[in-house]
Amino acid sequence: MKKITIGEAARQSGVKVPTVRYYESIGLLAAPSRSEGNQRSFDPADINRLAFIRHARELGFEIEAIRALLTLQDDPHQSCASADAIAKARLIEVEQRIRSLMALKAELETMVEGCGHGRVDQCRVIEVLADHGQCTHPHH
Amino acid sequence: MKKITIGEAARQSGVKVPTVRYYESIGLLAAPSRSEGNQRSFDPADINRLAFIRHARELGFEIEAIRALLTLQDDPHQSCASADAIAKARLIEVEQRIRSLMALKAELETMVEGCGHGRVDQCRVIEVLADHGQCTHPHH
DNA sequence: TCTTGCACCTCTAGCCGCTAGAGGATGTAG
DNA sequence: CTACATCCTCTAGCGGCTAGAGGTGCAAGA
Repeated sequence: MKKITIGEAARQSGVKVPTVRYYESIGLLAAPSRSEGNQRSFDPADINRLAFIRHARELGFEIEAIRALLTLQDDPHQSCASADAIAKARLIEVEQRIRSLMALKAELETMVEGCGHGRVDQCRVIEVLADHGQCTHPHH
Repeated sequence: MKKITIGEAARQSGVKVPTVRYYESIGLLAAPSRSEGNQRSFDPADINRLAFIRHARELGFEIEAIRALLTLQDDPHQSCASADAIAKARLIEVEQRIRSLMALKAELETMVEGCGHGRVDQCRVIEVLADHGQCTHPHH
């Protein structure tokens, strides 16, 4: 049986070494076995789990949501309704965030376009920030 | 001269009371004068400054960017090139964030649509998370 | 075999931008 | 005068890591 060091696990999963230890410390990853010299020794399943966590983090899932998803993955005979619900909730969050950012984008564009590159007392950027009423899209 | 309490300042600016104190503590807002009983007493300029900060925070500017913008506002004869640069940088950030979130959205939609509401071992949500290679848009 | 040098270990503290709570003082209305 | 909201300071905590100190393990070259 090949032993996988934490560095190797990090490389293969794309999760940084201190982050792997962090995930272990919060119980997202089971504590691996240790070598004689007290060094962590991971097995391939741990790498998969780390990759799963990393992917979910990239998709913006919170640690607690990932914990729930991992619990589901660990017991494949359960209904996947919860996984579906978690993903749907995340989708709604993302959609709201996009809408909000689009409004911000419009606002920032107006600010930047209106800037005559003169002095601060005529600067639209500063002006709009100082007075929310000047916003074209006040929904942020 | 009317004295504005911290609670009133919070109400008028839309910044929470502890956050007002926090902004003072990090030097974003000058320490206001105090009443005989050591209570903060703000003036209308402070309310404006707080509203400016709040608006900038809503637009996602970082505290240090806001500090820079406030410095510019305090000296209206300066060129507004820096304000412009800060806003442009923020605009680029927002655009990138939107692009990234759109990719996430597509991914999450595929996951949710593919879910047959059966058991976890057939769940597309879990499956895709476990294997990044199944992503339709691997750019996240 | 020895030494070099990287990778590993634990532990604590820090990042951002607040937020919460303890424990007490002040101010105001009835 | 009492009740009660609001204020004060201070410390600690949130999420999700990241950085650094100070020490140990291990493999490869001389």
